[in-house]
Amino acid sequence: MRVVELANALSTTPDTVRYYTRIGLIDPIKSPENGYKYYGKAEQQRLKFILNARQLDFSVEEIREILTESDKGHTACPMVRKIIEHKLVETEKQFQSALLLREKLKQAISDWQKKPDKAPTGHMICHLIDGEILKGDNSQGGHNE
Amino acid sequence: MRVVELANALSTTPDTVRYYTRIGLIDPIKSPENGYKYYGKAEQQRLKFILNARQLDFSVEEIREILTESDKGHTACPMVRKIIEHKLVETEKQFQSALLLREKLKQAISDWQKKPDKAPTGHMICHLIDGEILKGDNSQGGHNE
DNA sequence: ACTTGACCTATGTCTAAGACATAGGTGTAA
DNA sequence: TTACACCTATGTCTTAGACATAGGTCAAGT
Repeated sequence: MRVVELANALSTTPDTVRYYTRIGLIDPIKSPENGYKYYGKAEQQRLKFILNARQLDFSVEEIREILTESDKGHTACPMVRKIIEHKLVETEKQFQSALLLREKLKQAISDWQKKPDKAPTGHMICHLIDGEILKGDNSQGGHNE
Repeated sequence: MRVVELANALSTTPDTVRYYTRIGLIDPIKSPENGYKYYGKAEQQRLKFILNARQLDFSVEEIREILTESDKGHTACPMVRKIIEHKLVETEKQFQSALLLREKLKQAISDWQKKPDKAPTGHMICHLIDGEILKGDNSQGGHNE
């Protein structure tokens, strides 16, 4: 199959397939006649793995390492596990960040309902942001000149 | 004050201050003698606003629009509100994505506890990922060649 | 006076994972 | 034959800075 067919078969874009091909994750057969790249079952399987891994938020470089290991005939499972566990920790952090951000945004909105609009007063641009929404994680109380 | 002082005062990096200066968000006075840029109270206030907005995950371009409006003497509040509300929606989505990803990762880990490592079998790279962890959001059941 | 070291300047490159554009070649159906 | 849909390689763009380079400036210590 050719790029577009493969992309359609696995519900992705031709550009994505070309990208993976470009960086050497997939290695299709190149027709000597027209220079076209043809993908077979093996490549499709491989692409499917890559897409799955991407859904688990594996980076392309991580995927490359896994595939390299696998291509050498070794189990990639231990490596995969390590990455998964690490990623779980990261996800937890992002999760907390999202929570915190949500709180700040809601706080800002709730503040706004109490206060009217104001034109910039020279020392304030918008009280919704200039205000004391963001306490506790930045120590921006300066003194100087 | 000079770059480093300002950066320290607001707990950010000199590179960040230079960046904002470079793209025209802050406009310090440039000494004609040595070419150094000097930041005053107004610039500090402005930078503080920018940093606050960044903490609320406003993009630099969004911040630029807000400041432009504010510089014209108009209230930026309605614009800020719109952005905040939109951002809240986005955050909610990211939030759900993080939740889903966490589920998938946990599922993968729990699967792995049941199954042993396997060397790649030619049609499978790592069952932790090749497996049926990712159902429901990709229709990768292909047919072809 | 000289040197060191910390600072400054402008500019350019790098990051992730593709998306999009460009320019030209190919394949097929009307 | 002419469209049109596809292909190729290559290059640029995206974010928000971080980091590097090359050279100029300034204060303190010797």
